[in-house]
Amino acid sequence: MVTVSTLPQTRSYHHGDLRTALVEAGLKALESAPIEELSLRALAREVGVSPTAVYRHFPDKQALLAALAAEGIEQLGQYQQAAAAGTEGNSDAFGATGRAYVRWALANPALFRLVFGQCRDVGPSIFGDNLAARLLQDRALHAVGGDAAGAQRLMVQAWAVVHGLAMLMLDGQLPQDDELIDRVIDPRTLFAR
Amino acid sequence: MVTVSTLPQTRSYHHGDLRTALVEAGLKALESAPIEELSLRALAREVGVSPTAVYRHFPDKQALLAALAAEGIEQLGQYQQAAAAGTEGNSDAFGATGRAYVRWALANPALFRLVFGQCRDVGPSIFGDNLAARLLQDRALHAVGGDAAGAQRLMVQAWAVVHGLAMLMLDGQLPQDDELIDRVIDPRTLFAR
DNA sequence: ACTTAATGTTTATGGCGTAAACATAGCAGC
DNA sequence: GCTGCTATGTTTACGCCATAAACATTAAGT
Repeated sequence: MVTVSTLPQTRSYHHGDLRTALVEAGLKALESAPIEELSLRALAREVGVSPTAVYRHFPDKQALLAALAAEGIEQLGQYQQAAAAGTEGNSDAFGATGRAYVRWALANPALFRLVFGQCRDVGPSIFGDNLAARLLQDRALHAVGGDAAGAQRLMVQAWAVVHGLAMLMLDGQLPQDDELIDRVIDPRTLFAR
Repeated sequence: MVTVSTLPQTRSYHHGDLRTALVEAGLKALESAPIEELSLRALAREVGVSPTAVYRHFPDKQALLAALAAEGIEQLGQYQQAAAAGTEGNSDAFGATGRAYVRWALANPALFRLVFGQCRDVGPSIFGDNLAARLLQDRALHAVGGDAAGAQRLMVQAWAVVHGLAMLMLDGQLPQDDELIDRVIDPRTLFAR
């Protein structure tokens, strides 16, 4: 049977920009499904391409996930910056940045897991080089008075609290209660001076 | 060919106690491999039984994982209790319990993920009914003066810090440095009174 | 026009969880 | 002591997955 499709059949042999199409499809898929349910085949199906075409643009599944994670960390940083924009005073901004961390995690669970999950390939000592990392470092440095060791400790403590709260809520160990976030991430009760 | 094995061939048709054998094999497997690499087929192979025999004792893979998780939470509680045994004063005990949480996580990464990971089926409001949960609640209640809301907040804050630190270290976002644990989980700098 | 490199497709391999039909063995009651 | 029930394993089969290898198609450069 010769395919005499009445449909436009706009998809010729080559896709055009398969790589970006795959990344976009991946991000969309992660909005409604956990990482482990993301399959290359499904993505290829979604984009309208054969199951193994992915390998022309990514050496393996991990590489595609890494591309998605890069998008994720970027989005998180911008979300945090926007959240801290309307505050005044370092302490307020610090808190707002932290609460934004948790809220973004709850809003983008799969992507959040992908960004901070175990499948890291690189991994500079403390976070990476991105907006979210710089925000954390700046806030911590301003909070203490030039004390490098103190800033380092505060930074890790702050990161641990927000990350832990996000994970516990995502994993169903704590209710995803918006007010609980405010109560827990409160610079006045969290860190001793 | 009739099987005239010279080997003892002690394994007759029925295994004897396949359920416990599977759980033990599962715990052992989790010592050296992440959860996602734990397969029913491999476990069955390890125990010397057919791939689908598992289903006589567990309705599905999730059920086996749940059994493993139950073992895990028990071990964690005991480890924490032992760690706090040699301390005096509630604040010291609180810190020791928290540091034990992180150290146990680093020592049993896969099991830790299994216990607190997303695949929870039940899930009482705050933790479950187990030793680890009771330890946390008792310490928090003693730390504040009968203030229920304050105790609740402290409890969640403390859990979030230790859980976050553990996850960040497990996921390679922070170095698995023993001294870093001590520095971060320090009741003197962590919580304001 | 011919070549070459980039990009997709087909086909195949070996892994997985799990459902359904079947085999074996121990135990209960006659 | 035989019979049949029930618990426990096995076989077979299905549909999914990642990925490797060989092949097809197309665009770009000479």
